[in-house]
Amino acid sequence: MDLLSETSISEQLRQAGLRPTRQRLVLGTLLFGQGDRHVSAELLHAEAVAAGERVSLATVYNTLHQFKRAGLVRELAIGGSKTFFDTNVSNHNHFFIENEARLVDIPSEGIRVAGLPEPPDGMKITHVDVVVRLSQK
Amino acid sequence: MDLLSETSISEQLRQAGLRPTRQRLVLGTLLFGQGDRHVSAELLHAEAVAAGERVSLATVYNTLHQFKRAGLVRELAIGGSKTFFDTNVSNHNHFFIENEARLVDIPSEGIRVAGLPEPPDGMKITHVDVVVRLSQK
DNA sequence: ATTTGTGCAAATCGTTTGCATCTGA
DNA sequence: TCAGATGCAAACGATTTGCACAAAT
Repeated sequence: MDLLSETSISEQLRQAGLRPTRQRLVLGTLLFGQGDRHVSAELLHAEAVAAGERVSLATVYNTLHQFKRAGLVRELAIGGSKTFFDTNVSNHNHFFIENEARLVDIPSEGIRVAGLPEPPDGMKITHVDVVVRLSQK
Repeated sequence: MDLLSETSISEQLRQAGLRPTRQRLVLGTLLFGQGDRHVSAELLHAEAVAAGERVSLATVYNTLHQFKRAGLVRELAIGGSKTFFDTNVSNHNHFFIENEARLVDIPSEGIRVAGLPEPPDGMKITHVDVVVRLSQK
């Protein structure tokens, strides 16, 4: 576990009003210590356990939702049965690899959507998601 | 229940290799008798029961998946917890009304996606889904 | 008669929650 | 000290499945 990144994660948590507990630091380090990631709660829990840390799955779920509220991660409800959390909070879209239920970023410059219709009366657009579904050629 | 449409649905089922049973006809009529629809299994089951028909929820699920295999409906795993089935099988996209977990079609002419990147090695694009998420203004 | 479909209840899967216990400021 | 966090197990909602019974060709 990298002390330097734990220190900065500790800061981020503090600023988000979250106490930097041992398990939040562990999960934060796994999430933010290696560039952009797409993780399910299950996967993140498995990684923590594999790293020899004691964290319950319930805490992983709670923590991911707290991180989401704090704007540290984005939740992706893209299909498949599991929910993914994306450590890249900026505007971008995704490849979804169907037979692996895995996500890959598409850089934001890539895609442009033209011809969006007016939303129905009294509604506003909160987000436009583009998912490019892929399968083996 | 409309005899004429039941007859044609009966034909469609036969051609798809599905026996036109009572419950398939009921569900088919509810699905295809009123233009394009987005239904969850739960909703469709409720409609069948409300129409005085005896169908189990398990059969609704089974039937929707059979219809999907037959190309009569498309499955939409767009987020939220439930899966929707769309009776409009042609190419089009969706508004997703977040606080109602409801879907509305966007006509296919509406949206154009430009700048799609190359899929990774050995993969091909099966589908591009655009979901425009809406909330109350 | 044989194959296929159906209903029910139990099983599964991902996720959430209640609550007693622990921990960090 | 003591609000806030954690772990566990039970609760949950959506979906699937196993199997005895019923219906279609």
